[in-house]
Amino acid sequence: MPELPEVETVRRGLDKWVSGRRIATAEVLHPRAIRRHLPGAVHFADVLAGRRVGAVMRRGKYLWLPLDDEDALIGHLGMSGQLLLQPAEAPPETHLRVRFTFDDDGPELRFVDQRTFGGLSVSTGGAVLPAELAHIALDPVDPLFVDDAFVEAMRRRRTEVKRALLDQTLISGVGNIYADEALWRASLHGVRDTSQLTRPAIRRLLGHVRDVLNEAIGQGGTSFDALYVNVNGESGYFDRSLNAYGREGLPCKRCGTPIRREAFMNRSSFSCPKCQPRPRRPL
DNA sequence: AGTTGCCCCTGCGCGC
DNA sequence: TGCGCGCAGGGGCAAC
Repeated sequence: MPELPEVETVRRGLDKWVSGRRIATAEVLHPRAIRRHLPGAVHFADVLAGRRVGAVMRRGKYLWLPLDDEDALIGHLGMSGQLLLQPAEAPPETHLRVRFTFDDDGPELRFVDQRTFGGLSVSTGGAVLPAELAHIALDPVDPLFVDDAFVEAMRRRRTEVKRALLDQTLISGVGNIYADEALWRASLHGVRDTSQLTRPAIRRLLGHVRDVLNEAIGQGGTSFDALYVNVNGESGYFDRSLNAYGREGLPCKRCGTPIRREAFMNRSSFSCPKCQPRPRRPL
């Protein structure tokens, strides 16, 4: 999916183009797009009409638009979700799921999602953080993220380091691309046992995670295709800076060895066989 | 209690 | 040309 840098790019666009506006109507075109919202899609639309949007927030890969009172419109893009600002007269996208109009008659906000793994919901609790996101850990770009606490939590884990990086209850915002990129920078293989890593090694890895996320934010995220775009439909440029992800067979930019691809959790992991050797005794 | 699989979807590119 | 398969940037939840 969009990982933290892509979601942050979307957040910035929403903050610029949606924050401060008052929702006129919300139209749900696909019920699956409304997630974890027990009162249902009709209620979702009713409760949003007339609400003013505050400063747009993000934690990890989740976004939320604070509303009046302590309510918030929560969004997750899943694997293929997009939030797009579109003129009202723009033809509906093939996978248009939800459409918001505003009382200023300006551009609409559209939630477009091919695979419908993403979704929106209205939270009715939590001034600082919607209650539904309480289980999501702070992300490493958050000023409140505590590095020491992360290091100790990692060492308590009995799992592989890549699985840990992808665990959103431990550290949020990292997905398959940026996990592979951070591991490449740290010269660690993803199946290394977290409890076997030294504190300095975890600290170095965390530094690389934070660096790669910040660099990607600076490039507007990673886009291989039109699926990953900002609210104006534009792609980011970080794909040019990738060192491991998607580079199977291409030379490692550090040592020249062809990058390998390995199966991992029904997906793929990319790494350098020389810089990131598999541990002798995997977990 | 912590960790691991399964499953939710659609579309694309590839090999036969 | 056409079809089946594998693959895709995620996460909730059941089951161990």
